[in-house]
Amino acid sequence: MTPPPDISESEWTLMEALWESSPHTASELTKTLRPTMNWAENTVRTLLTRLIDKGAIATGENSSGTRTYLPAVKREACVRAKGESFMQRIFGGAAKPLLVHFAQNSKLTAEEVRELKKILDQSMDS
Amino acid sequence: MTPPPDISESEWTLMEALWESSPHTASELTKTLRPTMNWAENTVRTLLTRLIDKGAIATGENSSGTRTYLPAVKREACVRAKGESFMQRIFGGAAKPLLVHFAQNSKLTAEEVRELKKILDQSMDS
DNA sequence: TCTGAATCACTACATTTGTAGTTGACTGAT
DNA sequence: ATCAGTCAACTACAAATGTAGTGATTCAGA
Repeated sequence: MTPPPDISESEWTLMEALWESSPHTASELTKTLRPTMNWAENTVRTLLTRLIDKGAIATGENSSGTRTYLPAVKREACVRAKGESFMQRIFGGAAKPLLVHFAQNSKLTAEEVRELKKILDQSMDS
Repeated sequence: MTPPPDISESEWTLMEALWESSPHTASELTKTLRPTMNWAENTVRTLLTRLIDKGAIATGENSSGTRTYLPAVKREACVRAKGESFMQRIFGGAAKPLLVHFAQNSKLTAEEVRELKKILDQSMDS
């Protein structure tokens, strides 16, 4: 696959909105994000345009002929890319130190610990 | 504590070098990083200056009166900050999904799994 | 049919980041 | 004392990012 494009922080906010529900028009997205970001509609449009340029989203039209936007890349792939890059930069690419770090710096419930252990078992070489 | 300053990607490379061994002069750092980054000495100097502005490093002098640089913030604190911000942006601030993600996307050895489980146990509320 | 609101396409502009170059002062080796 | 190599201070400059504003077009109502 083509590696997912580089998505900036603000852009990511929009992507999350679209991953959660799409397609949507620019004004719909603006309204959706208003509570959290309070962006001008033009800001949203600019970000959308940039995301199109990067190939992260695609466009369509709704019944009234207004342009709509939807993700062109899967969230999971983008998260993997971001995670990969983060792990690379901060932990020299090694998963264990990363996992140790977050395990130590988080307060987890017994239940969560149980689940995580199970997943760890499955993530072994074998 | 003052939260550690925002350290960019290139800057982080320098910080790592200093965290690993310091103090050092600009030219020493340049030489150290040459194999990996191949930066001009001026590039290193610019980054060092910016890091000083950000309060991430401090300066001293070596015996020959040349300026030396050393970290002013602890690596652990910076890693925590980066991790915190990453977890926030990508995983909505929740540790479990993050841990699940990296556990699933990494091939760990049985030994590593064992260690991680132990750490998980200790990271519980209790 | 004229008008105001919505939509688009462009343009704008300050910051941050990556990556140096230029210039002047200083210093140790002839 | 002089000259070459360091070092430090400043300046440079493009790309990416955050955050909009402006102007043209269009469409739905009064």
